[in-house]
Amino acid sequence: MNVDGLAAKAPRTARGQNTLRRLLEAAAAEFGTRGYHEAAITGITQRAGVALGTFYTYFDSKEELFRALVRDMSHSVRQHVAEAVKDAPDRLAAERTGLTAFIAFVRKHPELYRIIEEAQFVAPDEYRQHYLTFVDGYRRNLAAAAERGEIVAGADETRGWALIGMSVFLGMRYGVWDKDLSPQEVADIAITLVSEGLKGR
Amino acid sequence: MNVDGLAAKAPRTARGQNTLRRLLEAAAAEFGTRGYHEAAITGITQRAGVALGTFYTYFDSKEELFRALVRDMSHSVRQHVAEAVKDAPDRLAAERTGLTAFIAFVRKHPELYRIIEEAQFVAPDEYRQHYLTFVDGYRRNLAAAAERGEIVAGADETRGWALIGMSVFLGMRYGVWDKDLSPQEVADIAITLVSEGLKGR
DNA sequence: ATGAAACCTGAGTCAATGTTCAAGTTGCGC
DNA sequence: GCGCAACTTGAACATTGACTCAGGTTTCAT
Repeated sequence: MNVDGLAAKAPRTARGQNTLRRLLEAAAAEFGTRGYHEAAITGITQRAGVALGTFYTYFDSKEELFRALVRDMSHSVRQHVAEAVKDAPDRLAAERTGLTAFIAFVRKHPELYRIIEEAQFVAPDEYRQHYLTFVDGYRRNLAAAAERGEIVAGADETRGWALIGMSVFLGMRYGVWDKDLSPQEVADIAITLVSEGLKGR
Repeated sequence: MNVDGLAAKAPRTARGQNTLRRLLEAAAAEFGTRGYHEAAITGITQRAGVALGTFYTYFDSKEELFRALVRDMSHSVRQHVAEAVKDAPDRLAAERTGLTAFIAFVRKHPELYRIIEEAQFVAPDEYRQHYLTFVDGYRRNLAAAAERGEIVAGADETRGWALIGMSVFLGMRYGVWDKDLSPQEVADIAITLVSEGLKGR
């Protein structure tokens, strides 16, 4: 975990860097398994193996730490999906690969999912920002693809929201709840749905 | 609000029925505006105009009331959408009408949205049940429509999850966050997307 | 009318936990 | 090695809010 910019008060020694990283990892685990309100600062510091007071050396409050984590994870998912998609030959292939990578990522990092979704209630502005950033990428990708004639033109922002909602729910159902289909299979079904349409061709 | 079966301890007099109904309406408002954890029992009883202790005449705990509310609202949305859709000539028309009705309903009952989504963390089993019930309807509707040749055959459960996710996010974006497009416009874009497909026809 | 059941009241109890702080320890530039 | 800044510690503080309960009031079947 890259620690830069995540704490309000940056550590200035190697010891401090190490402690901060352990706190962040402990926090991800604590928030991820217990949820924001059930999570206790003592739980985080115990997981990190430090005393309670040490927490406040790096963070002003429980909420501030949570916000930092949301931003960090938002960045992680986007980066991971972007990486997976970078060699895709066209938009539809990119969508398929991206959704596969997203579901696989959720399976590997279940805490991420819970933290970002709970931000809806704990830090609504961070939650909103997360999806606004995501949708902006979609909007530009769809517009560029339409320009190239790979897909039909349309209301890109709204189509972006539709595609994101689809991905989020498929991630929840097939990434977190149950794994009765592989990420690849889920992505195939979903992308066939939005590329060919319910009417078929 | 129909009050039957919502309280653990059903009232036996007209006065009790009235008090219970006021508590439920107050709770919807309190949970809807403040969220589960910020919501206070005293806030609910104050809104309802009764003493704190009265709450416990009808509910065993804060969580039990919340669960009852989730079940009630889950039922409300499904009933409302089903009603709107009942005269649709075919599946695609039904999807369009249903999504329009859903977004309009969200606009009219913003508290509903917040309560059901927060159930994800407060009462995960109720949340899961809500969407499992929803998806089951989709699955059967899609299968029947494929049977009639209105749409191509496919993996109906997974397509159902995709369509639900789409609807939920569009409801959040265009029903709760901002209203820069009408429910009808949003539904047109989304249903065109999933019926004609990104490739167009 | 009457009495028992239903209902209402709200001060008090109790547990949980986020945050502070004063004192101690460690690391590092010089 | 000195001394200061960085870091650590955990007991104590303060708030909050769910839930209890003993006693009072209202309703209603008879």
